[in-house]
Amino acid sequence: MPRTTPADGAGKFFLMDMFPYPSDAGLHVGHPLGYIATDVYGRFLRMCGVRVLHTLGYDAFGLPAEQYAIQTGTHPRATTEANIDRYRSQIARLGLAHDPTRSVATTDEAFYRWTQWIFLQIHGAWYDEAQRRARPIAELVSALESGELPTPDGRPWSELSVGEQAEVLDARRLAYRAEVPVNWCPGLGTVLANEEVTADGRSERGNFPVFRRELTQWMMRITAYADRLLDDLEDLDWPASVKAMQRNWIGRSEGASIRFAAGDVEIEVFTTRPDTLFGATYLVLAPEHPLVDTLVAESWEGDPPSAWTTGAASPAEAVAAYRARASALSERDRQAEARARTGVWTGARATNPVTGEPIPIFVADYVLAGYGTGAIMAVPAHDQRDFELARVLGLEVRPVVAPADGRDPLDASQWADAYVGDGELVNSTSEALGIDGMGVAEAKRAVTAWIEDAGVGRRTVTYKLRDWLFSRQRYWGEPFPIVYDSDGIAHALPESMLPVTLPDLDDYRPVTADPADAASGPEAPLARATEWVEVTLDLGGGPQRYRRETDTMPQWAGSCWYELRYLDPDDDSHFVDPELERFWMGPRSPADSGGVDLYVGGVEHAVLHLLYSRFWHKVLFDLGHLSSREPFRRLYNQGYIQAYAYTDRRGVYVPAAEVTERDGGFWYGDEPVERHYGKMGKSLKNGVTPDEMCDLYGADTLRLYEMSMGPLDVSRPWDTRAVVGSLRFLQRVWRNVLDEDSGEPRVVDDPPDAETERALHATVAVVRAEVEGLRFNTAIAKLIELNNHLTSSERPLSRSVAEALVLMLAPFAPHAAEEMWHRLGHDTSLAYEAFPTSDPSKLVSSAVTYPVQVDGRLRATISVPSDAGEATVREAALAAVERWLAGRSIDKVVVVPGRIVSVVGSGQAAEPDRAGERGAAGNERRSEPLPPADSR
RNA sequence: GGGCGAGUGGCGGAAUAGGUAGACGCGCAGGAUUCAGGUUCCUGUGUCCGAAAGGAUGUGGGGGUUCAAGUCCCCCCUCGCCCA
Repeated sequence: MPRTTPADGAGKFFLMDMFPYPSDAGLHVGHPLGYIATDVYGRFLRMCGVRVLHTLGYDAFGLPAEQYAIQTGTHPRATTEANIDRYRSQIARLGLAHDPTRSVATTDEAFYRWTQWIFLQIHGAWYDEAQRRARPIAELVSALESGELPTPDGRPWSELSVGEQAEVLDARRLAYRAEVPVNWCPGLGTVLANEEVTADGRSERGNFPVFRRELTQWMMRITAYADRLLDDLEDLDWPASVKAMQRNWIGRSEGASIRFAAGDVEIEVFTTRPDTLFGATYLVLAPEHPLVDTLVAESWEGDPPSAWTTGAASPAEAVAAYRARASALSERDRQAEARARTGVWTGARATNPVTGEPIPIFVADYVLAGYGTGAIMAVPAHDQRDFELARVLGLEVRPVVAPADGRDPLDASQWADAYVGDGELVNSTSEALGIDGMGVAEAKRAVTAWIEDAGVGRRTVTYKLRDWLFSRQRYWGEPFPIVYDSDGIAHALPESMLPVTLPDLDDYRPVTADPADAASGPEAPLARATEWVEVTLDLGGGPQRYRRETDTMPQWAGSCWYELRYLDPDDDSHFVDPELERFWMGPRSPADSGGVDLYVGGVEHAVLHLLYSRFWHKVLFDLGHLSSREPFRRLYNQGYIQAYAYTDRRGVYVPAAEVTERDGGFWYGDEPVERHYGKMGKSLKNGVTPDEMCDLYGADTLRLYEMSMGPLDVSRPWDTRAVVGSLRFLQRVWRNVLDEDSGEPRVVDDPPDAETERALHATVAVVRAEVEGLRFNTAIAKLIELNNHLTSSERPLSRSVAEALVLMLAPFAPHAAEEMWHRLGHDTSLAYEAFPTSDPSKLVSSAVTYPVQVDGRLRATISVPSDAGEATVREAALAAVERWLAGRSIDKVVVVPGRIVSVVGSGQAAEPDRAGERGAAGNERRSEPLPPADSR
């Protein structure tokens, strides 16, 4: 996974920021951090001769726009457009070189027409598992017609009714409707994707309660791509943490489903540890498992321990009581690790398929009905939760993997916990199978092969990833290009009927209910636009009445493909011209995924946006519309600028700009206030806008300050007081290059002295390397050092040095640099001037400085000719530290060429003095002669 | 609980194939210029002892490896993010 450098791209580079959602609050200084960084980088690349495409658009659909519009009583389009205008003017002041002709908004009809078109592509496609790719639905129809693929019930395709055919196709489409359990949020009046619901069952936005409901909704079959989304992460130059989050989110786990016979029924369990099948000493069903009623025995068999029966008279009674208790607990509570395990015997037994032994079947609440098959084989020796329950109930704990940590490998009676690590299989031989001696991985394969041969189970792969809920009961979103006929069959509109524009409504509010009303149901605002909803269309069979889909797409839709539209924003006939896509995003080698060269944005989009857009991109790739397999070749997460906020005695925020620091505390007027740290914004009264910074210091100062305050990927606090440092730097450069009063150049045509020339070339080398690595803070520090050197130099400034400095400054401070460039006598912009290059031969110095350590402590520094041999360096070093070695022999001298000399003396004399004799020893030393001055 | 990441002056941060810790900036102190002011200039500024020279000490805490550790190894503490 090579890092993309300008050279790889054959001189072209597609540079992108994550586009903003234009909120009514406008930008604060934290927002443009990433934009400034990409702008600096883009300007640098241009000066290196690279063709740069740098763009910024607006993610303008979605809930907040709608809610803001509702609050202010204006149409979302009006507020959205006003907000976009405000953003544009704020961004323009910063001198960002985004191409204005490519600034799209997801709410533009010309844009969402193609969002709808892509939806039709996805709707018109199915996933061919055999070929591992999406194919047009027409190819599925052909395969069904020809009998190449069987219909679900085996009848010939032609015998199916139109409705039945639609049903079969819909079951395979990548965009499909399904009755699914959804997260209904009455407080917001919409359903939410799983990802938009917090762990404690509330909406991420607004923090309202969320309820599970069964509803018919549009879904995206992203699970079909789970493996490719996982595997292709390998090829991406992304932060490891983001890749890890995506892997985690996809949550692939390989295992096996195994059927255990229990009387007349079979219980199917899912396990990720088939290797431990010999150690399965009981089964556990979720309390809600449908087979529980069937399995519950008439009466207790034998004389079971009271822990198994909970003292109930019959299994039915015990299970009923247990279920009642379990239903009162949330899923979260049931899985909590700290809880004491509970469980109750059903009175029934199943047969372990590999050992043939009867094992008891329990009901326990730590097994969830919704995960896997709702039943597990319990291996108490090697699963902590199973272990805990086994201890509570006095069940057998049979080790089958010999622990590598020293505990008794065959007797678990003294074990304190389950052993989940790797080891050699033991206790795992029966007439059917023997796997003793294998490792865990090998045993997994052996057992899986055996259960498949024996017909009692199969290898399975499960994912945490679920299909993507794509419907929202909202107004401000892309309408679906879908209509329903009188039979309720969904029809995709032909491309010629796009875009399906949003109708104007008098009342576009979602119908919200009491946030706590679980019995309420969603009602889409578009359903009120009856004239828009009820349409007569000719979809091929003559004009007919249809009803439009009234849900809209989620906010993620536009951001799933906007990078492509940047390439070809005005094209009426393609969502993107294939040639343009190939030019800017196409793979540059067979192993290259293709995609945007650098995508910069916040880590909060690590999973959702980046997973959804990868999914769409892959569908479009499969269908032959794209040459790149991935949308974003390289991803970089910038940090956040946060700010201090202050509360008074009542806990109310006071304007941070008016707080002063004195006497070790913070004061608002005469009132002491408490300091907090958090996001910048209105609610904490700590917002600082780029506009006010531009007014006070100018755009270049703001850019320079934001780039110099720390590494780009780290969050840091804003400090308005410190901004002045960047202004001072710019002023010093100006005064070095130009006369302060006349504005005329102060440069001479003489070449610089050797020291200045060396400083310049050293600076160029570092600045180039640091800018290429997006380490702008250290690049700027180097420029300041060079400028400070020039300031303190006695000699007049050489033109060549002045111009190089101005050119290196240009990406950071384009306005000031351009002005200086012109005043230095150039008629054309420096935007396309070559960035200075460093000549290594100019870096060599005639002398080199060595620090000299004695017993690990720095005692002197020496300066020797750079061509001095090691012996010379050694002699000079020893002479310089003679006083530290007086009366001692030398054990060892380490000379690291060009870096350091380290001397090790022998004997106790190495420790000059201890605390008690400090005075005397110190006095003695004072009388010693000092080392010669030139050795330091 | 698991995974990942991070702890360096009053503050933001430099420096890791191990090699002079604190580059650069803010703040602070002293001085210059100015009627005055600072969005000006110069000098100093980790801490402790010292008038200075110089010395001791110092990168969250404790051990270890090494001529040499912010950097590598072990244990611990704190914070952040993700997942349970």
